[in-house]
Amino acid sequence: MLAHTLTRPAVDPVFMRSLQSKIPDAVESFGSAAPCRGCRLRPTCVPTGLSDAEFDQFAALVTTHRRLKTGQAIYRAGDVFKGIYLVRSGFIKTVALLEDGREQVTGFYTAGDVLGIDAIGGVEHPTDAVALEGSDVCLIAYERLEESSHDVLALQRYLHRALSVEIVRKQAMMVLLGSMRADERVATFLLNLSERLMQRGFSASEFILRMSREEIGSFLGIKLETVSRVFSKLQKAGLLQVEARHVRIVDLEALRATMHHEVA
Amino acid sequence: MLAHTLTRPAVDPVFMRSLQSKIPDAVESFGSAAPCRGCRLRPTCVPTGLSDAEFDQFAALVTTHRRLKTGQAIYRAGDVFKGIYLVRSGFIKTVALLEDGREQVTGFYTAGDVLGIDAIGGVEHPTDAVALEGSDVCLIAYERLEESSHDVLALQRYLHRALSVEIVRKQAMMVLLGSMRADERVATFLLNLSERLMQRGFSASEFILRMSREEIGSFLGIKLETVSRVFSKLQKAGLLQVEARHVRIVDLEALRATMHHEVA
DNA sequence: CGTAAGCTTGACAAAGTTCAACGATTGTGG
DNA sequence: CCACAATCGTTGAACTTTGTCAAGCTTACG
Repeated sequence: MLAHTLTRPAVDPVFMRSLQSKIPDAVESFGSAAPCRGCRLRPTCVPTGLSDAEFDQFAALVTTHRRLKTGQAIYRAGDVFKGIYLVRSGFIKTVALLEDGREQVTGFYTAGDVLGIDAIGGVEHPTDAVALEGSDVCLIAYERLEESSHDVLALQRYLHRALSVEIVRKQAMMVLLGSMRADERVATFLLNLSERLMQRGFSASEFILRMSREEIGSFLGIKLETVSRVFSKLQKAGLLQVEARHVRIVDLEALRATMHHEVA
Repeated sequence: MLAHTLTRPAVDPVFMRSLQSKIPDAVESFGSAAPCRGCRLRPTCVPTGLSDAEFDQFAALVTTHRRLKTGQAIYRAGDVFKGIYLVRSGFIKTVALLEDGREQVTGFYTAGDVLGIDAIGGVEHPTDAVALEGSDVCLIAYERLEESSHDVLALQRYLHRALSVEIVRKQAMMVLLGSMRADERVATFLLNLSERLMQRGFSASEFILRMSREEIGSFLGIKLETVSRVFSKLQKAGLLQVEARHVRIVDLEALRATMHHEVA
């Protein structure tokens, strides 16, 4: 159903490395391989419960580190699958393309999230992944991961967990898209985002949206105007304060109630 | 977002085995372990490219074989995850439950499909799986699969493929639910079903729906009345012949066009 | 054979989309 | 550094699609 067959130019990171900054809209810089040991993100992005030896083995999987500017793509639908990406910092969206040209945001990813696993079973990426702000990602070559997860059970479990979490998330989105009204969708989205930001050490009640109204709408299956209207409505009702992309959750409980259809 | 915490009675297949037919609405019968060698489904349900030795290893994973009547559940949301299920025959739906009681069909599964993999990363199943007709399933204990996929790379790949295929499918459903109109959804659903049945050796143009209008609607994010109206409309337009659950695709190309928004 | 469940169809209501106008913010080149 | 263009966001009004409610019909099941 999705357009897997597009003929976008595939970006080969290994090839890119030699060209470095000569190509516009491409890779900005590569760090040295596997700098995970000193990485601040270690608690979020690396599988937990690894011994030091196992950790080194994991770190050795990271082949390239890539920095992206706003609007740059990590990969495009149709690109050959090389491996999965760990988001170190920033904000990324994934976009699915229909054969008839329609497209839809299928996910938002931030520090600690795994990207690109939907391609594991195939040859090409089925979606685009595009940076919504300056972001850092690490590439883990799938072949190496496959080998290593032979030896290290924790790695295998890590991968399986990541895959299954993704399924559960998409399934939850299916329910949202299939059975919720516009205000419930927006409330769910905000609470979800809030929780994920909190888990990463940010404020749960006040944050900056990294995506446009159109991207939110695309993700939630509604139009940007509807997103805007719901924001205004929730603000008037005193649950929220919204100013452009700055959001402050005022009444958390009421927002939770909105999510569950319980309209006051 | 999904209701993982329900307290439905967990069914333990090992325990059930000793009780056999004494429990109503439970397991009807167990076959002997691992009868895969003679199984007609071998080409559809077993990973391809296995050597004989590897095949035996795979067959050894199948711990129980279970026969279900219409309406019986393989597992319920909240049940402890034991392993994944291969559908040998029949038709199964999975249902996700929201905390507020709403529910939605999240997938239909038939011979050769893998069921329950969304639970791999967790402890409990996040969804119900219910038989829509008399069905057979095989349980593969996850612990054993985990061990074996250590040794047999083909098994590991098989599992990864199954997981990633599920993600891609759910993603495609997200696009459908997020951006398609009712008639596009129904057309997509029928074409999808047609293709899957064809892959299994059945007619692509004429088949019996195993699910009710309500279940179709739930899956597609529309009401049963809308499903019914779309069927009638497509029939009037000469693309389809529908009589209750008997469907005949008359104009395949026009149906494809409907799916892509190109209304004649 | 009767009752319940599933399916179809119509009329009306509600939610969200579309179109359009306008204000705000951002970024860029002079 | 300012001015202008482009993008983004808000809001209103008319319109479209789908949902809701209700009735009648068919099919399946006990």
